[in-house]
Amino acid sequence: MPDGSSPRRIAIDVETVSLKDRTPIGLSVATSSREALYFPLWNEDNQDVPWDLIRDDGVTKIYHNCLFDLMVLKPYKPSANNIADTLVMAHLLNMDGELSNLVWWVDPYHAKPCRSAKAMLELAGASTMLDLPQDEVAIKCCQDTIATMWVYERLKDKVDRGYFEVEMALIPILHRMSLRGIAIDQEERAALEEELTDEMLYYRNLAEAEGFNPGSPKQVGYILAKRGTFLPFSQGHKQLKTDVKVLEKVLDPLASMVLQYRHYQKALGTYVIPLRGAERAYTRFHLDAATGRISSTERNLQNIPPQIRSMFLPDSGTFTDADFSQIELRILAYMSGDREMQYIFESGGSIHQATAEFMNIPYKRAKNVGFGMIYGATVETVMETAKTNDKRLAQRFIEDWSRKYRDAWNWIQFQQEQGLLNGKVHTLFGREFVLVQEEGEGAVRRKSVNYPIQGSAAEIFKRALIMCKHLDLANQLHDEVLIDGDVELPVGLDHIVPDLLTPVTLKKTARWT
DNA sequence: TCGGAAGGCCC
DNA sequence: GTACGGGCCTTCCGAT
Repeated sequence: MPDGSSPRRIAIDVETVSLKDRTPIGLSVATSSREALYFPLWNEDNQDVPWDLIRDDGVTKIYHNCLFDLMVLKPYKPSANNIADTLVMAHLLNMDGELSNLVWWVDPYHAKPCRSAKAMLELAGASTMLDLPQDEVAIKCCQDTIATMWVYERLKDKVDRGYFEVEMALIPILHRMSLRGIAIDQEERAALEEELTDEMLYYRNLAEAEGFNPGSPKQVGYILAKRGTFLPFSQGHKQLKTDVKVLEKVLDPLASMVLQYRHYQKALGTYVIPLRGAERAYTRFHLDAATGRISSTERNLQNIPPQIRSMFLPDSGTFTDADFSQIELRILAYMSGDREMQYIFESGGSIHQATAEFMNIPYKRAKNVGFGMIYGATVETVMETAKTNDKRLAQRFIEDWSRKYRDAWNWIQFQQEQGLLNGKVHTLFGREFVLVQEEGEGAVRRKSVNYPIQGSAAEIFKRALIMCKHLDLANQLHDEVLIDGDVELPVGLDHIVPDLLTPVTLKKTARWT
């Protein structure tokens, strides 16, 4: 810093041109909750910026949403180690993450002033930060770092250290994954594009010959009605519902034409065309999901359809894909102490297979019923997923399931009661989730069951990622990690919770599958 | 030009 | 007669 001292702890905030244009225009560094400096960045590198601190692994660097700022600062190579993130802290404490609200929540009487960039732009009627006077931007940026430091000081002893350490250990791992990206096989991509475009055009032309745009739900509803099929109303009664579930049941060939078109258009528009000419696909990760899962944004790499995955290549020639096998059901078995489930898992069997045999139904139905239980399904939704119109049959599925897995069933009931009574539920590692009673009894019941299961799975998976940090991680998908290289997995991955076996399935391939 | 609604992909 | 948990993104279309 200018005065020559070297703080152990700084708060950092970066201002960008706008929310859309992430070119950094300046950054602020706070050394305490009382002083901060602003450094313009937009022209040549500002020599005054304390890059040595920002790049120093030994300095604790406090950000509010560090994965965003680290990405914006990418050309300046900021350190991703030894980070403290107040946004992550807020989420761990079930608080609103927006900084200006957070400041208020932490201590309304001594709250530090701060504004969101969005509010500031709206107030000034400006579209980018460059339209604002530089000193205003500087003040805003300094206010943010001061507020960030201030929030950090007040929350650091409130947040559970164990959880926070896990989250912060993930930061360099996730940041590195974002930076590396995944190689795209442009030949394969182009082949997919050609193939899918042919199909898409075929169905679009058919639809246009009938005088409607198959991409418009409104027109689809209108034309089907004109031809004698009347669809149910959508939410709000503004339109007719034309989703897969509805159109599948429609006999008019136009319906399946629309579904075909949508299928190919979806693949093209979301996954294939946006990667035209790209050497690699990059994403950013977030740590703000309600259940503690990691999400992927600005090119979601967690929802790529299997048919499209072949265009992603390993740099090394081999992907090692490690997948936690049926981890949520194993967690259910463990948390509920269900002896039947545990027995099936211990003897190396498949739960869905066992369910199917017991209930005398196909594997797929058994699987749907099982997942329905984890998600807190009602009879009606079991009817839908199991594809039956017979309500009594669906009722039977649930009853049979509850008889076979009695302890799990009882645990599910118990969770629901607890959630309704206490307004909160807990994971295996003790993380607490607050349930919003205003969302209604049904929602609270479902989340009371699902949050502990999904949340515990996320906790196990995060620890697995940390155990794999020395490997070249290319992607992560909730219970699956894609590693670039033909590698061995670390020992102990299947015993992250000592007495819960979580087997990992390995797959080595020449491209993603 | 923005933003909500509708639809659809993943675990 | 009401939504089965958690995500993200694209398209259409009406409002501004």
